[in-house]
Amino acid sequence: MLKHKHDHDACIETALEAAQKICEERETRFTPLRRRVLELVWTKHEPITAYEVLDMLSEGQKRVAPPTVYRALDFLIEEGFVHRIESLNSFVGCSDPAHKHQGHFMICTKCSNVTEMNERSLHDVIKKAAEENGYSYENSILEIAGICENCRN
Amino acid sequence: MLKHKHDHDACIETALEAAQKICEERETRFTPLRRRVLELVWTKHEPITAYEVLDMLSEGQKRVAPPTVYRALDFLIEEGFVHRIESLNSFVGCSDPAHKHQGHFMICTKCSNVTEMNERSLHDVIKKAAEENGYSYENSILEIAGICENCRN
DNA sequence: GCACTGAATGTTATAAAATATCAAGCAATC
DNA sequence: GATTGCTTGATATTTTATAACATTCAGTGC
Ligand SMILES: [Zn+2]
Ligand SMILES: [Zn+2]
Ligand SMILES: [Zn+2]
Ligand SMILES: [Zn+2]
Repeated sequence: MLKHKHDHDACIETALEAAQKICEERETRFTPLRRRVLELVWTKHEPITAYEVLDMLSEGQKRVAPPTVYRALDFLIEEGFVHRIESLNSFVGCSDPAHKHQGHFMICTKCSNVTEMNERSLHDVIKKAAEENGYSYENSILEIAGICENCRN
Repeated sequence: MLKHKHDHDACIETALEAAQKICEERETRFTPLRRRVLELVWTKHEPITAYEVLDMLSEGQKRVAPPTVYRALDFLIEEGFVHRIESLNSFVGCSDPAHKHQGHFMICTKCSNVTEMNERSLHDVIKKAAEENGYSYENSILEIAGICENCRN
């Protein structure tokens, strides 16, 4: 769960190192571009849009084109380092990249912070509900809107 | 739950009549445009995009502009006659318009049919999970991808 | 070293989805 | 029939995402 105050530089660094390590294990290529995009996603530490990434990526150099960003994001999502928030057309770093999974989120409608829920039990309930309705389960998007603890105080 | 075979004309008519009745009760305006858009949504009976509605709406007359469609859809969503499927940028008629609610869906990845789950228990589990994580619950998007019973046979 | 290969990135153009803004029409009330 | 507020029309633009093709780059075999 996202803490509102924490050592954010360390937080970014941890995410980058974890990604690096996983890519080595999987023999996938954690290129400088992909690394940089993942860094930018974590730097915001709130849902970030592809075009926000694009703008940040373009600072101090020739402007990059949308496919550059979308391809990097696709890779990061594929590897499970980033999740897409459908209801916001945005992207957020995964809090548990070591285990590939579909993210389930809570989104604060006041501060825009997003909290990833890694609850096996909830996942199981959803899967069971699908099967009871005759569907074989593939994956699920769960995005809960609400007000976070900080914002209520 | 959506049946793959049913009297679809009657199905559309039922939805339109229900909407009409609810609007009369609420004293909101079920205008010809709004009625027509709801009819088109039900006519497809699968998730339909705003621009598909736009194309159908434009047949045999001057092409309508996007805001016309989005405003009608906004009204229908507000009234609870239509739900938006975030993961598909699409819209679908609500199976239970009499009770305002957030829809929870299962989407068949083969035939694109969508089934609305009206399960109080699942809703409660999700709400409880949010509250346990410190969030006050406002609403939630649940979109489960899988293969429907028909497509597995 | 040098050619070959496939993956990654660059580049240009376009598609798809949604909204901002202002004008015109219409319906209810007075 | 004038006023008011809601609805729709119309124009332009923004935001989000992808198609298609060219170039670069890293690894492999020679
Ligand atoms: Zn995750
Ligand atoms: Zn908050
Ligand atoms: Zn519904
Ligand atoms: Zn199916």
